Amino acid sequence: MTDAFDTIDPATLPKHFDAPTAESRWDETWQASGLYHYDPERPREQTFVVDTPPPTVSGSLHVGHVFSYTHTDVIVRHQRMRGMNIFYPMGWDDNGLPTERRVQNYYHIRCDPSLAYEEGLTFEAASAKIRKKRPRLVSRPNFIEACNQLTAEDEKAFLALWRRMGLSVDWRQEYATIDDHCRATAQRSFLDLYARGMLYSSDAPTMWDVDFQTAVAQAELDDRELDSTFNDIAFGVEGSDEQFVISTTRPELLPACVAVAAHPEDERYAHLIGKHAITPMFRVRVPIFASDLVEKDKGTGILMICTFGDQTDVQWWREQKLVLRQIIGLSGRLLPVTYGTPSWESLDADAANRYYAELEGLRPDKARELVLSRLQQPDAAATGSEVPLRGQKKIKHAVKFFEKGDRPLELVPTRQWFCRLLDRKDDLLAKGDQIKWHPPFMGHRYRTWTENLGLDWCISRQRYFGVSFPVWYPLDDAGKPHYDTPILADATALPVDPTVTAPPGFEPAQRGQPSGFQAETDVFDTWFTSSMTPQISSRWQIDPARHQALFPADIRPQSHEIIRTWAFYTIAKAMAHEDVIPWKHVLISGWILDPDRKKMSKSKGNVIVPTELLDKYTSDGVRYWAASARLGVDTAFDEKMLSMGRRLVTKIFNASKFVLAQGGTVQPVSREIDRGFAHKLLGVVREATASYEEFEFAPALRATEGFFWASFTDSYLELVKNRARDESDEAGRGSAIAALRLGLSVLLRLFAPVLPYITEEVWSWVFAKESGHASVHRAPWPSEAEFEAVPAPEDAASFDTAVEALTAINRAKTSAGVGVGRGVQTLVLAAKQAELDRLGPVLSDVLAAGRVISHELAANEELGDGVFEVAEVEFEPKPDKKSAG
RNA sequence: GGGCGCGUAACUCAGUUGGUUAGAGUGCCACCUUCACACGGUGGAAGUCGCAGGUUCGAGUCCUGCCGCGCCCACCA
Repeated sequence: MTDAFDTIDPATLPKHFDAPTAESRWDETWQASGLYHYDPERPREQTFVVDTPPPTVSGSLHVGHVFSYTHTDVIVRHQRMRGMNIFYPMGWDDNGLPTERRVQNYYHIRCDPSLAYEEGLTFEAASAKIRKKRPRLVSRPNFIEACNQLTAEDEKAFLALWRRMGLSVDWRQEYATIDDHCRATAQRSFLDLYARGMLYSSDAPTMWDVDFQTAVAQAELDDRELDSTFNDIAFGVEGSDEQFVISTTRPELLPACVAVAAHPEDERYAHLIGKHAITPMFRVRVPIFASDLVEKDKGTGILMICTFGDQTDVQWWREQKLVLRQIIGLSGRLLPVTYGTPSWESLDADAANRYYAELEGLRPDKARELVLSRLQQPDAAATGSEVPLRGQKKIKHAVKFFEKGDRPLELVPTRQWFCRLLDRKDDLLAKGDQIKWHPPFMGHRYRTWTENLGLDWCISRQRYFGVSFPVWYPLDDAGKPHYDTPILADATALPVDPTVTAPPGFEPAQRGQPSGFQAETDVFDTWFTSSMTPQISSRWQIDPARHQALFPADIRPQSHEIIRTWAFYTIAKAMAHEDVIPWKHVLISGWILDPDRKKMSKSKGNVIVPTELLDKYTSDGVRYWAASARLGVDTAFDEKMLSMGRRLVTKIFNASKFVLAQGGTVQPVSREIDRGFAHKLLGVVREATASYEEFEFAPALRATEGFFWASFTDSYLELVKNRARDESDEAGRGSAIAALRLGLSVLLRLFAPVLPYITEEVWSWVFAKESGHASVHRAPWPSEAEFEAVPAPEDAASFDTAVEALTAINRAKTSAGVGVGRGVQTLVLAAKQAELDRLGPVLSDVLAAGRVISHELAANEELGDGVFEVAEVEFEPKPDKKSAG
């Protein structure tokens, strides 16, 4: 054994780690070498498949992105080092409302589908001046071009951020949810679900956002607590002088009242059941019926049913086969109606029309004020002459909003497409149980959501920038569409835009003609496409071998606010198409909270720009912060954690420089303290590995980092520093350097998933050549086998004993106010005899590290276990600076 | 209204199946230019583990009930 260690010359290295340069250099190297490429030749069981969240590119870059995407990358890098063949794609979610809204604002335009396409129209960011004018109206194709233009720019910004953060994505697997492949996949999904009988269209009351002019699904609802008023309003009873009082928060729906209901066991109203009520103002005769759904102690215990105030109204309307009196239109304003016509019977149609004429065209809030003021007039009474408005009470109640909307949703009958889910709840729950949720309690959210599902999935949206339905409707000879017999696109001709292409068997000229066809102009709910991300990557129905190899995926990382949407719909789709789960594990990242524990978001103005953090703390430093948070735990943003990350990077750089600069002949690890150190490190490897196997990177990082600082740099390095330079003891020197290098190599690999840049930098100095693995990121994850050549220490506690003894010496120096570097002329070290015995094999390293020239050991049985105390000490005189220089 | 999570040092957080004097980092105090690192180092002070009961030889950890914060869900009359 006369080989010499391969060393570096520290003088050739910079004084400090130059992170920005290293980041761009390594990123280029990794991309050029294909380090992250998926290998389709390797078998499924050696492949680790990620179903990456496609970020909404029209949103701003956000620390939350950096946080959660780092989590995925850390897990992926660990799996890669385990030898797994990684499939790690990246998609961009660019279709949907957020994009439309951003495009509208950015270019200050609006889509008007009635306009014709304008060739060569270009778009520029709107200036403040232009914004003051009315937005420019453009055709649907032009609007889509604007969307494509802006999302392409947004994607560049995301791509640059991901690259800089070191996400180990295989960029050959990139997709965008509006690209041809994704649109075709979504349309293929539609055709498959249709064939399976899971889709239907119906004209029924649907939740409608009056600002966005589109239907929305249950998953996109937000309850918002609003101030409101219970208005007590007197109704008449047909054929008697009796009146009863209902309480309502929506008096403006009085003209749409179609019935009155009370609880069957409510004796106050029992005598009214089966009779008819007379509404105030409009004097409409409506049935009174009993329903268990009425709460006796809410309001006055008797209520009016309107078309439509809420979902329960819809239910009653269906069950009781009530008449439809729709007064809210698609625009959200009150529609023109005429009393005295069918469905609009009134005991006094002239009065009713007079009242309604004032309301027509108003928004609900204005109509409410007006109705309330009229209800204070005696002549508005249903019967008799007492003022109908009997009282008002301020309350707070929850109102349903579209999550992105600003005004309450209305229930408006429209024709929409739905996907059946309600009849498959049990299946959905069973699938959820087959998936392993990290942390496990997040599975409850899925379960709760699924159990409470009340509506089938409304998949159609009346928007523009989205994936078209591959559907046309035949027109009869009167030119009337037949929605029950849709014409479906040919599955081999996707993607298709039915507004451009003619359906199979028709000529383009037949569009809109009697006996011809008309296109479905709706687009899919954006989740209809996003719920196919695993199948988009696996090329479902196009490439069976690839689908077999990549589906189901191994992990789905995502955040918890989209459990009811992205996770839920993806599970629903995989179940519906192939009766399988889409992935084995769901990994839920927490949120980044600001110091006040509120979620950071753009609207609150507390967002921190990620690129600034990367500039200030380096990529590794930012990743360190992200990886410090456990899965599912919301974390307050704290710049201190980023400082710690940067500090760790610096320390790794410097410690590595020292270790790899030490040369000498290669020797086996033989000395007790070296063996003790290696043994302790093996424990860390076991701990970190066990954590990573559960995708728990944070405890792994914590264990690694704790060992690195406390045991490696602060203790072991100091303890063996002198021996590592002692040319008079080749065996001892070689043992120290071998252990130091083993330690560094192992620690670098344990850190590599979190700190890809600094670890690769250091790895490249010596280990790349020595190990035969050019990149640390393809080097094997540390294993027990690497420690087999190192004999176990004689005494497992000898390393800790050495540290205790050195600490005692340092304590003596500190309390005397001298530096740790000061030499010790004489020293009396006291401890229990058993501790002194244990110190024997490591004593020379302790004394060298403490710079002790002469010493004595004194047994003192009064001291505690493991406690060392300096009983007497005499320091060397302080070196004279002048003569030293 | 139902459910989930959290509450540990001034701050941000660890505390595995209940087991000696409860840990880390930051911050704070004192000291040290030390030959990998002052983007350092050494040492120190600092906690009724939200509150109240209970189980146990023993509870930060298990059980019950409260309080506070956050979130998820719930038919908005």
